[in-house]
Amino acid sequence: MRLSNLFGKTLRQTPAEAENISHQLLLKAGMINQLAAGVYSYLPLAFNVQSYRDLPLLLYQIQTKFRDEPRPRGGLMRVREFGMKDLYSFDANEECLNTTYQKLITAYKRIYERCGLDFVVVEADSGAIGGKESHEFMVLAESGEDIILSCSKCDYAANVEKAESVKPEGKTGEMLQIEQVATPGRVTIEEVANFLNVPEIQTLKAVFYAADGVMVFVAIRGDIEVNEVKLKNALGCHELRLATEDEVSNAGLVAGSASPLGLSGIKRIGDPSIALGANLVAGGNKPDTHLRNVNYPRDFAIDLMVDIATARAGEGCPICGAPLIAKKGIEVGHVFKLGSFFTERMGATFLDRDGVAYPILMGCYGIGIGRLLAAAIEQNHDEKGIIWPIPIAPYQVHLCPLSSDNQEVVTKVENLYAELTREGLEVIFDDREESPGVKLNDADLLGMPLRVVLSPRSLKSGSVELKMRCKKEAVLVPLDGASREITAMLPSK
RNA sequence: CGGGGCGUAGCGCAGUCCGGUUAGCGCGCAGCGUUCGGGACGCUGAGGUCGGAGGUUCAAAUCCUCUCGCCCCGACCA
Repeated sequence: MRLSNLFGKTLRQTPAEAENISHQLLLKAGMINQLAAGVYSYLPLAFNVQSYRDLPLLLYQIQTKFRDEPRPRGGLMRVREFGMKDLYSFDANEECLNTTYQKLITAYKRIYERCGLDFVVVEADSGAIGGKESHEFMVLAESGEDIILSCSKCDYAANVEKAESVKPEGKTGEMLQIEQVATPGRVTIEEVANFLNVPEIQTLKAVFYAADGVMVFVAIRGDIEVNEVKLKNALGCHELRLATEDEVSNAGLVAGSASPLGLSGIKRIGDPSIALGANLVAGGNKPDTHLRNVNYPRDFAIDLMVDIATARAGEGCPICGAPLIAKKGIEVGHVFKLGSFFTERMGATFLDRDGVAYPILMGCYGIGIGRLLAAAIEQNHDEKGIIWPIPIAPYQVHLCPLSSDNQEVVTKVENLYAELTREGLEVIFDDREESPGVKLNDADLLGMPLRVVLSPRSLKSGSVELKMRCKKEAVLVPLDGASREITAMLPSK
């Protein structure tokens, strides 16, 4: 550790508030900071930063978060209280923040690699706190609750909440005159498309939302689903939900046959897909009635055109156009460029070279520890049990004597246990009086990287048996010098 | 918060519909003996507010009302 990287700052004078020597020295050494009477933080506050010369600054914490998750599920996957390692970065300008952000993405990637995880870094929605850029670390697993779209050619990858795509174009051609058609009882896009014998891509979907209680009209091509995260961001609202039937009819609209034509007094949002194709089928704003040959912008106007489409597998990558692929992932880390979102509000500034105060630019970087553990097991197991990746295994070695009433086995395994421990290895020793089947099955279940079996059978040849949990075969090595072999099989942590 | 399922011995369950001996079974646990390289066997034994409260009844694990908890699906989710 370099002192220049250490966050604490020593004081030149002894603070007058301190009476006893430990208090004085702790304060003076910069190890504690008083928050209130009888309340101390173990390091000074981040917002004591005064000079650009103290930046960049990185602070991390590992602590329990209580979030009272509304939907706990899946064991450690989704819990109400969880351990989180997070880090906050403080930079003087955009360029430095970018550098810090990239460095931390690299560092986090290394963490997940060492955990033995198959993961991808994806572009993510930055959520309620905003922020310019955000990435998630996704462990690929069928049990994952997030959908990832990644390019089959280039390295574009994004959470479906954020993902963009190139949509297929509908039929184009000369714009025809609007025709009214009867569509008795047909309400959904699927029903209308089937009834009129047109593909869904040739239809226009109208959806109504309540955004912080205000009605919003959304127009999107019929084959595409609205991405509510994108819509929420576009509207800048806190609460977004589908409008209720009453809200729709009170606004003078006809659910199932709603149309952007002739709308007024309501905010209209359009997805660019409505311009990809000509002569669409849209609602007629009368029950059981639709319109053919509706064209944007010839026939209706909107107030805001913005991408609010849900991307799907098979659509084009926004970078290179190659088809996108969908996978499921478990979010085990999330990083954000917060910028000055918090620091402006809290007056956390620094003085630049010219003595002018600017808000510090922040980043935040979190890893869910329990979920990481669960994700590691989702990916590393077989029908017998866990297969711990070495760096996160609770113990490196599972020492397993068979025949615990055999005096020779007992003596030699105790010696081996002592020796391995002395070598600095982490050893779990199965000293229970259990049958071989029970012990071996438990060894597979617990899944420590290396299993060491000592038995009358192996002792006949003066050997112990070594088996990596991730491999099928075991090897016999001489008991003498076994600890060297064992150490050699385990890359140091 | 909505929809579904489940709470009976440490664990896994049967019994509940149709109320009626002392609430069973498997695993585990304790003791003794045999066994000992892939979840051994025999004998003996311990272990229960049937999630909780109220009600109906001569009688409630079982019927009714309320309530708590857990699991799954959906809403939600730095």
